[in-house]
Amino acid sequence: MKITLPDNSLRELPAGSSGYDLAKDIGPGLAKSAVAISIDGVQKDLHDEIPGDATVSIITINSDEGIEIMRHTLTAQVLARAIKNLYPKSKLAIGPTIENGFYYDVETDDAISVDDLEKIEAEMKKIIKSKSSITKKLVDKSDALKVFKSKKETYKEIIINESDQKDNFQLYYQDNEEFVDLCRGPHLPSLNFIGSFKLTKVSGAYWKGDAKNNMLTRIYGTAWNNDKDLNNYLNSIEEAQKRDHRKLGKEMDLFHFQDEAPGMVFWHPYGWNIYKTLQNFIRNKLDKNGYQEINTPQVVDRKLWEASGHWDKYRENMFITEIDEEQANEKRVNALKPMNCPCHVQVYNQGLRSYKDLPIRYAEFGSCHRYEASGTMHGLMRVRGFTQDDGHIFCTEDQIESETALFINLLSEIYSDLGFNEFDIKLSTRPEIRIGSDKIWDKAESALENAIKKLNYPYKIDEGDGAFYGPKLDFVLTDAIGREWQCGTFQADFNLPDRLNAEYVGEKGDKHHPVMIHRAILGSFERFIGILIENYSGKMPFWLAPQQVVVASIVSEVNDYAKEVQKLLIEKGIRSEIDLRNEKISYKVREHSSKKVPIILAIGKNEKNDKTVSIRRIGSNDTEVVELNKALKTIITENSVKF
RNA sequence: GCUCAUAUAGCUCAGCGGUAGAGCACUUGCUUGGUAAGUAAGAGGUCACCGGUUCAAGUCCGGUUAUGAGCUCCA
Repeated sequence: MKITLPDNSLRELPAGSSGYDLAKDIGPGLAKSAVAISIDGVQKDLHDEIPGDATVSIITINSDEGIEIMRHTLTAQVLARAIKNLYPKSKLAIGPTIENGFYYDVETDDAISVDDLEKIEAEMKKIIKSKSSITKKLVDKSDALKVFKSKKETYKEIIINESDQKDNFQLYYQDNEEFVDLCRGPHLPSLNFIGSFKLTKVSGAYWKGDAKNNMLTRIYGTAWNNDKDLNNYLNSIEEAQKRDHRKLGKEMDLFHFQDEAPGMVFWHPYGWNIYKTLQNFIRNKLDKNGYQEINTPQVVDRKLWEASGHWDKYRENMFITEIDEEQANEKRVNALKPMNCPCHVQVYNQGLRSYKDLPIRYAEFGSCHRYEASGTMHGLMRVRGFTQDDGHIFCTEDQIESETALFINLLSEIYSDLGFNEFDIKLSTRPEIRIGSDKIWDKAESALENAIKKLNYPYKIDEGDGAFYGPKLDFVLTDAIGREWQCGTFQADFNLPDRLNAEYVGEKGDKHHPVMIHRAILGSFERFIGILIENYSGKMPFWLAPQQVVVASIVSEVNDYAKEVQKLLIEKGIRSEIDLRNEKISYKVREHSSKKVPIILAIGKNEKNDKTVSIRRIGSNDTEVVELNKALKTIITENSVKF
């Protein structure tokens, strides 16, 4: 038979040859590192027979695919077997690979905790050392069921029963059928190929990811070809933990949470400085881009939420308030607003709107509350009380495209000012259950798509992922360590203007419902500040820093001059503090550096005599002595650069 | 909401049935110093909350609340 290799060269092999035979034929080195093959793009076991003429590539242990197969074998063959050895009554569910590692879900009577991981790892190493061979059997459905029924592996039975496959169920055996697993494969030909690994955590996970099902125990691990790669990975996790905004928030005295208000931020002065600066920055951008800022109530009667549809669809996430009847003779049920949109429609609805008024762009730093499930909260990233940089554009169908373009340009400018130069766009199109005619969906989807195309941005289409009320764009930015955060959103809505009777008078004097576009750039201030803190490891750019300058005296004799310098800074709107404590300058430098203050101005006798300051910037060990007025000028310029 | 874990001084943590500990921070004294920790002393705690076991409970057990890691969710 004729085998085509990835470089398009041809090789002739006798019929019935396996992937291993092919690898051997190409070279002994390749045969040694080969772990699987890919036949016409489909991964197969190394010792599988190649059925006939085909394009075949050899997967080696050092390739990305090879590592993934190694992780797969490690979880499905080694971790699973170790669990069965240590906890014979446990039942295996599934064990897939994930980014950088793998997990296995098991049902078990004995609680497995992180303390048990060491024990399980030791058992895994024992299994690997035993150098078990892995052999594969193909069986039909009834035989496969028999095997797992006898072993009381109920989850495997479910998987087999739910499969529409008739036969060719792949059973992988180790050591004379002592251990068997059902698997799509491929697996390593031998456990010798397994490199360095570590079990990392234990948690619960629902069977099939459905909260209605059993909670299984999930054991996570990471695996690499060698110790070096493993350690690099573990170190990178540690580095990411160092920039955790919750830790930095405490160290930098930015905010706190407490039991009485879970998921609600207590902003401290320094944290609020970041918040205020960011908000002013956004406000300034909105003012320059045709938005009108408004402000609407936070506590609103349920009638409005019934009209908007939130009472039906979103109620479990809403904080409901009732007035105490004992104290007031009025009984009303109110809700804290979870979104600003219904209130914005109320503002729009005051007065008669003409097509000549459109587009109308309302912006609100809208304080919203959502009752998030307790287990979902996470520092600033997921909270119950937050403020959006929200906005709603009321426009005609024909204006959607131009509004999209204006929005994307504004978003891109803001992200880049904040230090994020890379973002992805995702276009989500009509879902199965939706409102609005196909005609308007066609129009809105193509308006969004055309706008992106004309601006030459790459984008992905997520078919069917739009909201029931209209198509949307999501904007995902990439941070300094490569993590992605979905922040911006732009959603067309054909539903709400209709439900809440928003109208405008058209050219012919007839009434129409405007299209309403929900849009945000940061998402929520809380979450975005969390992202900024982690992106910058707390070392915010000068204009955003909570404390921008600390003036530190070296000897008490210069305190007056230090005070004078600080006063000049404050007069110019620089967030600056003064440190006149009876401490050595190195002590002061250490403390303010660890608080990530961007600029420390050290003042000693020389500076006082020469009317200069000694500038020390965070991240640098150099100092620069500069004439006071020149230093002030530099600092003021740096502060205003984004406004 | 679910699973598992955690909750001790302002912070980071030790203590795991028998009189509450350390380092840092804080206060005071000495020290006036040149760019990431001078020095000595002092003060600081219903050991998250409620209940149980015990002669005796931060310590063991149950519940509550919050937090963490995941899962699920995010019209």
